[in-house]
Amino acid sequence: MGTTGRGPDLGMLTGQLMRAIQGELFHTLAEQGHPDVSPRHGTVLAFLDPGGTRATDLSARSGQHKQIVGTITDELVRLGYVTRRPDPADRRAKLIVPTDRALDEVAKARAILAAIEDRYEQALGADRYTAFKDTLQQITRHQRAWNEAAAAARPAT
Amino acid sequence: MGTTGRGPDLGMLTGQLMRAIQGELFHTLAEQGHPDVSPRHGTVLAFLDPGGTRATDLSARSGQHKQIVGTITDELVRLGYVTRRPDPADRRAKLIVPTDRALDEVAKARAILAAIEDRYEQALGADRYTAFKDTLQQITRHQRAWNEAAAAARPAT
DNA sequence: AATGATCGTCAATGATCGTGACTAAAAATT
DNA sequence: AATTTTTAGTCACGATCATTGACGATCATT
Repeated sequence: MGTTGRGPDLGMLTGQLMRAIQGELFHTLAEQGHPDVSPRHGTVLAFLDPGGTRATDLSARSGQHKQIVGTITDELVRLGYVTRRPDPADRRAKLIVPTDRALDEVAKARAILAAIEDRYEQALGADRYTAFKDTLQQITRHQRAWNEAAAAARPAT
Repeated sequence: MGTTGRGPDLGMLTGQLMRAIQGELFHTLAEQGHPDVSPRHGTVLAFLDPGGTRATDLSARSGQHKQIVGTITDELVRLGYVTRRPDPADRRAKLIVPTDRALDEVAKARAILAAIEDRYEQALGADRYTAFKDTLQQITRHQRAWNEAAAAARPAT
């Protein structure tokens, strides 16, 4: 029983930090000319290749349903972030291609997130921050593996 | 600048870890006799005093709207986790009081989360894990403060 | 007693998510 | 070559969840 009574638990902390980072990211993006993108759009934008990606691939990468990818793509088309082009390699498929506006958004999002991390790297020192992020990555990997193992052990549908 | 190219960003990582922890928590809770509680119910259950709490306080503690607290409370009443009692100190207010079932759920949830943390404490060593969690807490605190400051700087409603 | 603030709820809306069914095209099988 | 099976994207529908405005009842303050 080591950690009992040591402040908020890991689930609470990660949830709070995620929401706070999301808050700064989208607030700053809005200030930088992208007021219409929401966390929801990340399902498409965050996994988009510069040359275009098929909806099925985006669905697999993001873990969301095809239906949702389609709806989000509709919205991003309307907002001028992506266009749909037929896939020359497969006439069933359509490539979802980022516009310059989307490339700008992605670049700015990366810069904002990098700036957040730089802030903590400077505040804590590179050593401490690197150790922190390495551990966070390691724990995340293990926890996701635990969940996959638990899901695999459950009765199949 | 600093962290570029070093794997997934902090927002992605915290989101993934939060979902993974939530997955184990509620999967295990279901196995331990609480199959009907969802993350959503945490808005009420996680902030409930043993002697009962008013909806407004739960709203303030959880950051959710009163309306949501009311809806979740309705559902928890139906599931047998809480009851509504008039607040003797204020005839407008009602105390949301946990039943034994809710107390059991909260205790089990705490134990599951503690077990998760113990797992990483053992895997990483107490020193590394303690340093990790301290840093996580510190970063979360700072990031939340950043967001509050940004929200305060925005034009008032 | 009167005024404004607070407590919990009702109602309506919008945003988001999930499921099943469908058409067209590709891939696999006979 | 013809047929079956699988895959890609979309349509339609319902379920869940968050947000907002309003309301009667009660409290606090003047």
